[in-house]
Amino acid sequence: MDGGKYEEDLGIDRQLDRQSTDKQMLFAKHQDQRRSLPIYCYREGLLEAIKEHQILVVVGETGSGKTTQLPQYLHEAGYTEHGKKIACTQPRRVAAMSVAARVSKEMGVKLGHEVGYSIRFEDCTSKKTVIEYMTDGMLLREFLVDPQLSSYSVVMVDEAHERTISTDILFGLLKDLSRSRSDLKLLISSATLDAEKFSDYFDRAPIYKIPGRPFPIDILNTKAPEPDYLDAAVSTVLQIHVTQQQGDVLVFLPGQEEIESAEEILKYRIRGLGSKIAELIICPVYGNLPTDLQVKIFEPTPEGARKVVLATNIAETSLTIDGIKYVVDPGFCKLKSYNPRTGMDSLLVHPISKASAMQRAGRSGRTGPGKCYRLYTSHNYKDDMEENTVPEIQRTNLASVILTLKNLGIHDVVHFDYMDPPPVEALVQALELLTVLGALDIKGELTLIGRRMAEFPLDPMLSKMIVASEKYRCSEEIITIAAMLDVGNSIFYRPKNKQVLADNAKMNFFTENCGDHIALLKVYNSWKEAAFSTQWCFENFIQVRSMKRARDIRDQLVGLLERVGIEVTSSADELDAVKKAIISGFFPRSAKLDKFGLYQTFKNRQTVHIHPSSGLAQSLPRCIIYHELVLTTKEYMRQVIEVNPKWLAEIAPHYYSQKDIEALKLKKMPRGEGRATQG
DNA sequence: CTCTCAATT
Repeated sequence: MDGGKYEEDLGIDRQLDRQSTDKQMLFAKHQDQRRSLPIYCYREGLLEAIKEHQILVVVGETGSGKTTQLPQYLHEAGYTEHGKKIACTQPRRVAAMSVAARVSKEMGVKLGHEVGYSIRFEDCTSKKTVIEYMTDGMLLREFLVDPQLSSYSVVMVDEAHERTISTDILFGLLKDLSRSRSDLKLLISSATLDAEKFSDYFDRAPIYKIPGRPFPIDILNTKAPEPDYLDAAVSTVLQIHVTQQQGDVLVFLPGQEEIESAEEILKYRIRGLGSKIAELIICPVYGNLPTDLQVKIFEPTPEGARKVVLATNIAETSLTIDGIKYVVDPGFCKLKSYNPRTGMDSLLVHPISKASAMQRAGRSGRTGPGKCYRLYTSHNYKDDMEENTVPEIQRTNLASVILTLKNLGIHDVVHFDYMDPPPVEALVQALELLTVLGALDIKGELTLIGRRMAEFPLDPMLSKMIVASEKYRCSEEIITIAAMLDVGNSIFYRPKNKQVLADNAKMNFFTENCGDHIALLKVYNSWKEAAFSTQWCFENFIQVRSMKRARDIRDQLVGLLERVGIEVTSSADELDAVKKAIISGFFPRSAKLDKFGLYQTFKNRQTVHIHPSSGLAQSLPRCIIYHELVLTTKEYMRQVIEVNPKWLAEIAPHYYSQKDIEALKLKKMPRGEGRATQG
């Protein structure tokens, strides 16, 4: 927690007279601004309520100033005396950073001194810090270091309505902690919808409302359901453009693909209208869009033109675009959900919730009165849509969370005080996995292996692979592979107009059917050899952003290896050792080729396929380990590597019987299949 | 022969 980075600045606070006068004027200006915020009228009332109650639910819409002001009020009221800090958690890194920057300006202090932030890879706090903004995941990690959170007098969980998995776990931990630490104040801050639920959960904690949306929003529904939401969205945009007064338009679409085709249709139909209409500037935004293209949406709209932003859910919470007056909401989004029975993830287009619809509409009224065009009927809204989006904890793989809870000493994870409990099958599946990995013993207690695994902020199978790399003396290679796998499948860049070139570049890393894991290792090492050059990435169709992230993760893993006492050792010429370490973590995810030339998962006997983007999609090895299973158009295994079946029985004898393996070896392969012999 | 909503430790 010691932000050494900022220590060096501590001595240079001395200022020239004129500068110091400027500083005072600036401070006065900030104080005036602070007083003009809606929340200012409630300052005394809020402080009074916090003094009287240990837990308070604070409700206020975006722009009320709760995130920036509440911690300052608490600081001014003395909650940071005796060396105690105020923590304020955010679901996103950028939010933690930008809010901390804002507050440090208002207080006239240097960022990282009295006001700081702490996010993964970046600790911008110091011994002076009294107000600390952080990601919710970061506070969860803090619990492992200090379960009493003894350095904090107040914890404010902001944006609680977003219900990230970290927020949900924090709820249970903080609720429990509040019972043993009567001096700890808890603020649960949320947009309106869930206040009662939060209050009920926290033993009927009082709700404090900070009222007022500054601008009214006109909500318009269609009279009948739209059969084609993409076509309807495009028509609505054109209708707004032709009939409505100036103001930019924001359209919510489920994904990149829909955004790209909406852009095409829109351009085509504008061409058809000729020069009769004003200019329409189309700006796509989604998470995977390169950063330099993402900033285009923030450029001011030229006089006489209109901007239309085609966005995914990224614009619902993460990005705020000024000048939006019209929102077009087709009512759909993509949602990931996990099936614990099959161990498969799927990403499907789903109707949004009422809460999400309200949030989308709200995006039109930030700088003036707004209008929201909903491409569904008011009847749909009232009767068909769910109140809230299913919280993340109910639709994800829980293995990692359960390992964290066990490491915090919470034995009975099934009866943990969840605000919304996850499905029992998901809990059972997570416990079973942790048990076969050797992280939990037969009584469900954390083992020595499990304790080491819990140090790594990764999926337990990746952590196990790292812990096992000690035995095979290849931790150097394994942490690279773990970092690359953790970044996900956004490493290879494949632009539409250069697909063949991109595919050829990719082939260079997949020589000799080495498998996807080894290919990722080669990519990283080549980049490293090229001195982490950006140019190298361009030449090889590799995404720079993803590689930098992999490097950050890898650097962190190096530090954690030292922490758990694993030496960094390399066996670059011994790829079998690397494969054995991979198997040690991923043996539950194996598949074998059957006599029809199809893959079956070893345990569940599900029919699955190698994803076409894999380097092994053509070679069809007999026995493979896969990183993940996704359901899209088919059941696909993503990131696969060939292994010798003998090794499965050797490394995981508790999981594979000798008989399983013998049967596989004797089985006749279909002609022309199973060419690659073994790993 | 497919394709990735958003976020995080």
